[in-house]
Amino acid sequence: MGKIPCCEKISGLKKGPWTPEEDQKLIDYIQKHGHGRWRTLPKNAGLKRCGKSCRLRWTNYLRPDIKRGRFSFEEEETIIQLHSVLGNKWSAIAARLPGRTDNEIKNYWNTHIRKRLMKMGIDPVTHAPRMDLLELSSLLSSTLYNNNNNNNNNNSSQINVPNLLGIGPILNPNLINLATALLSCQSTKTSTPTDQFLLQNLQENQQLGQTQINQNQQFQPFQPNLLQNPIRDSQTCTTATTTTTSSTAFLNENQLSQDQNLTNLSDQGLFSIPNTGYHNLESYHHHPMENQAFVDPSNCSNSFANMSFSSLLSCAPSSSSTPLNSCSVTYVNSSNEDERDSFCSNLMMYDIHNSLNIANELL
DNA sequence: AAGTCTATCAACCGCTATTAC
DNA sequence: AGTAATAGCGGTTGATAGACT
Repeated sequence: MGKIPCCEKISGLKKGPWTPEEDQKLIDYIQKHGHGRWRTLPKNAGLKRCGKSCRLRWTNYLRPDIKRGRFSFEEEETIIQLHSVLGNKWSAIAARLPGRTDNEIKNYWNTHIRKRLMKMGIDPVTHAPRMDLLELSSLLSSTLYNNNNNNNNNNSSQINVPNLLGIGPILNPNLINLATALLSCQSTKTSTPTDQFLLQNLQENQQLGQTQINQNQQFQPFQPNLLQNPIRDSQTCTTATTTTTSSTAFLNENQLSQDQNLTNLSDQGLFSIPNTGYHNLESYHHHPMENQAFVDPSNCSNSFANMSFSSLLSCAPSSSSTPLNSCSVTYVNSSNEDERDSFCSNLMMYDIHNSLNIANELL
């Protein structure tokens, strides 16, 4: 791989905004000769620019098939859908949006969509609700480990986990359910003494918490796409594999050859492009994991069982660009951005408040 | 009206992937 | 197979327009 001399190292080359004259020269040349080799184009076209700059100007601005102007709702939805699968593969996304350039999409993502998703409590990287549980995970692990040791040493009574953490009043009982179920599942297999201790305490907290839970606030499915190595892990856990939405969630770029698999997924109804909500509320509501006992230890085998409690908690969105999706946004057309914001915000209030109910309560 | 802040987006930079030899 | 040249990608920057004080 040879290194290109940087444009600025080549004397006499112009940088910065293009003038209309330069644009015209470039257009004229390409219309006459095609771009050929970008490297030699500027010289032939009489431009004091580097080839790279010419290519960028042409592909991002001067190309005749470029669509200018605001992104439509359909386009925006498509971008979000595609981003959930492809991640920051702007060129791949652009390839599916005729007339839009990767640069334009990237800019639009960073200035509009990303902000909107953040505002709605969705991690724009993972497309999942933002559960900043990493801190909690390490806090739980370290504190509980320490207290477990203390507990064993002095034979004291059970420790109330939330109170121990100083988050008793705000810890979502549903999270306790989740952890309890997970650890129950795990306890039959590979649980450590710490896990068993956790389970014991969590079960107590669960009982405690049950009385406080409104029946209408049952725990929504833990997002399977947040599980590590979801495809591998999902194969045997019957509670996590049966729906379109969860399957969609298991998409991972590492397992997908982009073009082919997008098509396949689309064919299988696992992924819809471009004009359908990329995750509809109906399927959300009928997720088989919606039942409170969504992890049945008797059914659950390797997938959950092999996870540790801390690994579960550390399923909070990472900074990696792994394009996973399951919690998602369904847009309806609206007349302006504010309305769109409003709609989405309301929608996600549902998603977060009722389904996970963690973001606002935990921290 | 002037100054400051913020959002937007064209363009650049550095890197990797692909192609040519 | 190895190397160089080229194309392309994604992250970042900086100029600028518009909003706000």
